[in-house]
Amino acid sequence: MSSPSPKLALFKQFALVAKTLGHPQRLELIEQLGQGPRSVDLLAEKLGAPIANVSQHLQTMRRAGLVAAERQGKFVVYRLADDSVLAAMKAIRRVAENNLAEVDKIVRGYFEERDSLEPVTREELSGRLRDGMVTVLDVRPADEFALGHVPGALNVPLSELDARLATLDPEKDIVAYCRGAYCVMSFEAVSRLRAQGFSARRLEDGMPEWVAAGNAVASS
Amino acid sequence: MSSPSPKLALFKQFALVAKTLGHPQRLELIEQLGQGPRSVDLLAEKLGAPIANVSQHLQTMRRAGLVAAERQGKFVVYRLADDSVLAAMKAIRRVAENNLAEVDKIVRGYFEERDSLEPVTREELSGRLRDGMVTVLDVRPADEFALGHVPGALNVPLSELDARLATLDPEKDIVAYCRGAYCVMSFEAVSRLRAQGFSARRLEDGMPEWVAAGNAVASS
DNA sequence: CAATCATTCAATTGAAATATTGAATATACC
DNA sequence: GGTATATTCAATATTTCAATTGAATGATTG
Repeated sequence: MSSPSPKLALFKQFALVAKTLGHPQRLELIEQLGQGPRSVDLLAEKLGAPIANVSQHLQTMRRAGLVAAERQGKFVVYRLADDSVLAAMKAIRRVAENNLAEVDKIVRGYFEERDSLEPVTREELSGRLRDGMVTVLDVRPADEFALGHVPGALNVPLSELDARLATLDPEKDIVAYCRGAYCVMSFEAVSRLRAQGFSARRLEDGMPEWVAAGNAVASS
Repeated sequence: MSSPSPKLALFKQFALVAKTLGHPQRLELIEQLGQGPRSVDLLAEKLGAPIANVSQHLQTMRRAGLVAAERQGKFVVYRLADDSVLAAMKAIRRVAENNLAEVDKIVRGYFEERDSLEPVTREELSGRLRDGMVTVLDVRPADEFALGHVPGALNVPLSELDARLATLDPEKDIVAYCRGAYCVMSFEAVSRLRAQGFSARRLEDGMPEWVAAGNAVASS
């Protein structure tokens, strides 16, 4: 009757999920979708990859239960299937952080001083937001900012940072964030701000986790 | 200078971890190692796979930071790198449970009545253990039982269940457990016990989670 | 120091995943 | 209805992964 052990059948399904997560570009797609639903088009542009390629990755991910798709007019909008997907990506990241020397090397290699990596917790930020003694920088591109951001945050894309340094209050602490835990832009922003004498730190994780933790989101 | 974006480099590492988890046999190895360190030999026997094959999987897993190896005499003993590995496997399982219809189908198809799947929580079990009004069955093979089990548990491998039915107190509730959440043996045991009129339920998860939650372990 | 046992290595084969390209489909807009 | 746009499909070439087999290595035992 070709009935293999149910355990094997289940493990094959779990393996399908894991295998599908096992591709850098697909992880990048998850990072993007962690911020909200996006069209194939936009995702391809963000990744700098051919549309057909991205489309196929998205379909692979749909078959593995990672994302869902919905047609909206002439666009097909993809979104993460549910919160468990981000949780799984986070769990995998932790394994890599804990056990792969290579990860440590990359992180240390890119950012000279280790302490600039110590992030501000979400709790700390919501507290200090109320005091008003902190400047929050959203260093993502303007289009992503427009689709949702931390209330009160200034949108200063990395490319404009230098030009807008003068408008920042040097008396206030700065907290920068972008897409997720390893979105490089916030590291880069903090590094540059510190070089200019500002007291700057990163927010732990990024936008999707801020939302997931039940914090307010503004959009414009 | 061939210095790709650090984000890409990191994502490649994360993808390596996920990809390595993406193989049913390797997930099975993790399930086994979740119970404690094991030799290549023993693992191969448990999986019913060729030793060379298992050895290669283990080496792949070591390169991905999932397991660590240590030589003990003429054996090489592998163990999980740390708790994050089990956490990652659990997170992946959750994605599959939430979003893959196939998983639901398998679980439902194998066990006719859905309620037999409602597990006893670890907290509930530790409470009832103190009252002494519950019989705990460890349905794993004797060798795995010997390496660590819930205190007070009876070792009744599935193959011996029928023969030992008469020795079980029909007045007590029975809680069965085995290796992990989808170790089929505890489902099967509960199903058979219920057919015989016993009040039987499964323990949520299995041995590794019991240990991870800080509960006592007995060995013999 | 030879014999034995556990593990790993190396080479081969077959299977699967990926990127790429151009064509096909579906929807909206005029 | 025709055209533009967004997405998917199909076919192919390339690369990577997995299982198998037998030989090689490393450690223990007598």
